[in-house]
Amino acid sequence: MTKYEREIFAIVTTSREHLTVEQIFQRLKRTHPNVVLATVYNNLNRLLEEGLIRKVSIEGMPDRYDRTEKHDHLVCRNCGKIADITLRDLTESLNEQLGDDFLYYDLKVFYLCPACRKILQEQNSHSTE
Amino acid sequence: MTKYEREIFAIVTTSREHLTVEQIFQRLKRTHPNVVLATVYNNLNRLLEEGLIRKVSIEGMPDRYDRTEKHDHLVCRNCGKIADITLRDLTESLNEQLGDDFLYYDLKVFYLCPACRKILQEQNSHSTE
DNA sequence: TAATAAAATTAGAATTGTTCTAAAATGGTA
DNA sequence: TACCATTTTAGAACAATTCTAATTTTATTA
Repeated sequence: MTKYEREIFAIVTTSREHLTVEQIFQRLKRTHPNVVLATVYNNLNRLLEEGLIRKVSIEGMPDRYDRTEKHDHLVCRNCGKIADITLRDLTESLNEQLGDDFLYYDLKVFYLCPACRKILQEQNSHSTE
Repeated sequence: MTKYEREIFAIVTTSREHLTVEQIFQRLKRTHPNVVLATVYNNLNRLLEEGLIRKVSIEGMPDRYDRTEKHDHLVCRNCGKIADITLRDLTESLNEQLGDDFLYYDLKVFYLCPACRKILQEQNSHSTE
């Protein structure tokens, strides 16, 4: 593992925020001001290949990176913010239903996060005044 | 609904292939050779806003478009091809677990499609010759 | 330790997917 | 028909990501 690979791995896995490439880049620059964006991409891709991190895609937003420990995601329909949740495991149920062996699954539950719910409610009440 | 909106809606909903923008564009050109890519984007976005179609994002691939009837997706880890499946509904279970009201969920099950499995097996046997 | 090979990083161009802008075309509606 | 709103067009602009080639760093070995 190279210096940057290790640092980027640490940034991704210690943050609970599901960072974008740009955010990871900004954090890395705090300690390594001369690092370049391509290096972040290179190392993220390397880490992905090695299976040490995972990518989370939410439609319409840049990809985010996440630790690999099994968990599901609660995604705000409005702002795209992601929160971790651990829901009942579906492996057994899927094995039962699919028979065939699958590799893994990705479950995203969409909702309105408290902040967005509030904003939308306010907008609503204004528009009906 | 405009002419193009209707046609694009038909293309998306009658295809079982989870088409990309480019594929939709190519099909539309068969009957309307002068149509322009921006029109496809415009109409897809309109249809999305109206809730008449949905978008399916697979990391690392261009967005795909799909009908809205409830179903899940089986995604090939290798080539990204998507197949529809209808698995046991999770709404009740999620309500139970999350208490709070969620909007909807997205369940993708990753696997190797038969074609890719074959290719990968062959590659494997060659490399160990 | 010097020489060499391999891998990682850099800089910036290139590509891809998508949105934006302003002008032109089209479609009702009064 | 005249008007206004909507849609389409053309192409520029943009954002995210990959690619390429040169340079630097790291590891290996003589």
